Amino acid sequence: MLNGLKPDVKERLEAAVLEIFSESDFHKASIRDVAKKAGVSFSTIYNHYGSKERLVFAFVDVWMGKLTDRIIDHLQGIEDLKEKLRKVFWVQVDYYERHPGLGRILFMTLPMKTWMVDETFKQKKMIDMFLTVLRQGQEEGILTSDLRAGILLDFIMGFIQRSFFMWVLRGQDYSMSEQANAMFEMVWQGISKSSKTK
Amino acid sequence: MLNGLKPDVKERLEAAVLEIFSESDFHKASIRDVAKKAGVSFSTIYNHYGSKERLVFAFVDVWMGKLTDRIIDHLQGIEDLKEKLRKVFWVQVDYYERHPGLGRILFMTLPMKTWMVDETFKQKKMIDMFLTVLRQGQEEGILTSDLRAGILLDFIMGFIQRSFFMWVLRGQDYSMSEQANAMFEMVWQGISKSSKTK
Amino acid sequence: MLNGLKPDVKERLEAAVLEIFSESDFHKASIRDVAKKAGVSFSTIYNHYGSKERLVFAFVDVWMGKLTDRIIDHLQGIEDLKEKLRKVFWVQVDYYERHPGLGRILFMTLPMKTWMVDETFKQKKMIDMFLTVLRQGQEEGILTSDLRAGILLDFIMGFIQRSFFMWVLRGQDYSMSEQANAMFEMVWQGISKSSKTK
Amino acid sequence: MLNGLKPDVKERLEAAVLEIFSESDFHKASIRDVAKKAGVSFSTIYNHYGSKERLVFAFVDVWMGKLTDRIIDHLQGIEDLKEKLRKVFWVQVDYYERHPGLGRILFMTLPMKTWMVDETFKQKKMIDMFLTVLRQGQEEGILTSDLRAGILLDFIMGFIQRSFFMWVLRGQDYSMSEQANAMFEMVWQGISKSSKTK
DNA sequence: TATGAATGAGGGTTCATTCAT
DNA sequence: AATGAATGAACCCTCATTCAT
Repeated sequence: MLNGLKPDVKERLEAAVLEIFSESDFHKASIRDVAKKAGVSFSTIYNHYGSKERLVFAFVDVWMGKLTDRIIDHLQGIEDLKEKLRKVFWVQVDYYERHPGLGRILFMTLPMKTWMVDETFKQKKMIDMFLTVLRQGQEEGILTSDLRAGILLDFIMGFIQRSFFMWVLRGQDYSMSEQANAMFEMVWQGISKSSKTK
Repeated sequence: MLNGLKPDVKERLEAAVLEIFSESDFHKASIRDVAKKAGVSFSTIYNHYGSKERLVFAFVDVWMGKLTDRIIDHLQGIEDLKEKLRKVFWVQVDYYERHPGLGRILFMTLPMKTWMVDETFKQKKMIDMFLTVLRQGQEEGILTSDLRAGILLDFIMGFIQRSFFMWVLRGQDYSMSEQANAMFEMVWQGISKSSKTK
Repeated sequence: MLNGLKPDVKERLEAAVLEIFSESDFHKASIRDVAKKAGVSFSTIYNHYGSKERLVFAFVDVWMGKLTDRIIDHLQGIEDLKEKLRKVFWVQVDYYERHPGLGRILFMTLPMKTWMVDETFKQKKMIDMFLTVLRQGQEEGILTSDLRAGILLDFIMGFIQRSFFMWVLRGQDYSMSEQANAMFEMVWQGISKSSKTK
Repeated sequence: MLNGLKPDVKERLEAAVLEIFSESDFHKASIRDVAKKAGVSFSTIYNHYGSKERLVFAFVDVWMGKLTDRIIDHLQGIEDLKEKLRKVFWVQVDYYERHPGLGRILFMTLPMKTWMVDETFKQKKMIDMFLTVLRQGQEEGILTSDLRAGILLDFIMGFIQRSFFMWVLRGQDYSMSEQANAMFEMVWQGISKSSKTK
């Protein structure tokens, strides 16, 4: 029962969810519209996901998983901490720029109060990876230790999130990934210790 | 139409909106509950605000206006750019920490797609003030000019927003404003030119 | 809220309920169809009646009330017990014959298990009236006392109910009320003491 | 298709149908529950019976067939018309009292509109038997000829049906079969000619 | 202008029934 | 033939929103 959906159905569902929930506020999007667009019956969706929230959360989880995988893939062979972080920064910016629907859902429409308590919210794999790298940097004396790693992560993720949001707001009339390097330099200056030669 | 409400009614409405919309996802918060809590008929709310969104937006606008005023107030007598920005940073962090309901609504429940196109969204006064300061810093060679002022603003605001969100998520078990200085140093390192001694 | 429906709306609703629930099994009739036929919104019905069951029960109650009133009206001026009972018997047969929809609902489609526990089921007024007359007859030695009054009532009502049901089944191709006197004689023989001269 | 079911499955199904459909209104009884209770897949039920209605009708038919057989069995060796009818009356009352589930289904939950048009409804064998006896009584001048035999049957069956229903309603706190003789005397007075010494 | 009844839409849920395996 | 996933239709219920008073 739980997720034995046929691959093609799941694909159509994924596309429908992406389109519908990225284009309107969560409470204005209807499961029934998703069903219609995906060519699946409403009941089938209901049987598999149980609610509007969990339908969206489930796909968000999948998408975030792909982003995580992509980050891991891209980190291969990079040793330098700064380069690692730069890469991570860039992969994210690039990913959201190329999948604006995901970004929209993630940063603009998802009902946070509910998602927060959902299992899929934690994104443990990705977050742990981040924190490991950041803590390592702190231990090695490369990154500032004035604040705990979580705050450094807030610093990075907040910039990405806000940048995406404003990029959409400004009409997506420039390339985020092209600016990614300059943006990352700001981040790096903020978190690296060596630069504190003010 | 706009604002024929008696002051006491408006006050009760404000409290009700703050409480109800900060405690549950937008689509789960009911205008009937707001009406009940405020002791007004829901039709009265409609006559004055037109829709659930507009009701919340209107109060958010008021609250943001107060924050703006507070910032302006606190900037008085400060000349140094860094100190100005530090102050602005601190005032915001402090404000959201002391008014978590506003932060929750702003960063967690507001239906963005609809707010974005609403007049109240722009927060022109506050944003212009920010941009003016940032551009001035860029012109004076104090702040990095690699990116336009808007991006610098994203950098600052993203950090604040994400910090607030994570603070709530972590159970509000620490003081943001106490960390504000350390956090601001990161921001400052990121945006100031002098620090670019990489 | 409870039953402030405008008279004309209520009338249309009454007609729709009568038509729809007399023409199909209860579980195949839909509130929405009633709403459509009555030109009322589904929500309005729901707000006033709460469920399909209670919608039907409420109207059945009204109709039974009218039948009760009619019986009372017709009993005026009759003193003789047999004539009283004959009248009651005839009024019922006549009423159901002229309002076959009510009979159909009452004897063929109403979900008994649920109606039984509903307040409207008891028809206290009508039943009490019956029992009073029957008991009086027993006390006066006119009616058989071998069984309690309730059973006598079963005897009478069962005949009416079954007669109606079969009349419908046989295509309503004869007049029940014309047979009512002959039918009542059977009933009277069955319940009267004097006749026990076999 | 019809009846390829293994005997033990059929038995379990019979018990499940009896239990579930006698305990709740037809539209609230779920075929899935029946399947679960019988340990069969609901699809199997569908393959064999085609619909919820047909499932119940089929078993009702079986049960009524048993009742018919029982009546026939008990009539053996009885010649007197009154005794015949008394026997028939008693067997039915006794049967329903000992199989209240059947009575409940028959008189309280079956969706009549649909059953009426089903082949199993007619109960030709039983009804014909009845009518033959009654007509014979009329021809012999023992029973009243004021009404056709069908109406006499309504008289008898209506009393049984109503008695059962009220017996259930009254909490089954007395024995119907013990009253059967007194009840039958009423019926007999009603239909016999000799008693018309009014 | 303030109110509450009426409406329409959608969500959650259950189910009979159909389909594909 | 037996199974269970998919479907469509209803039901119950809640709301935002509109209407009539």
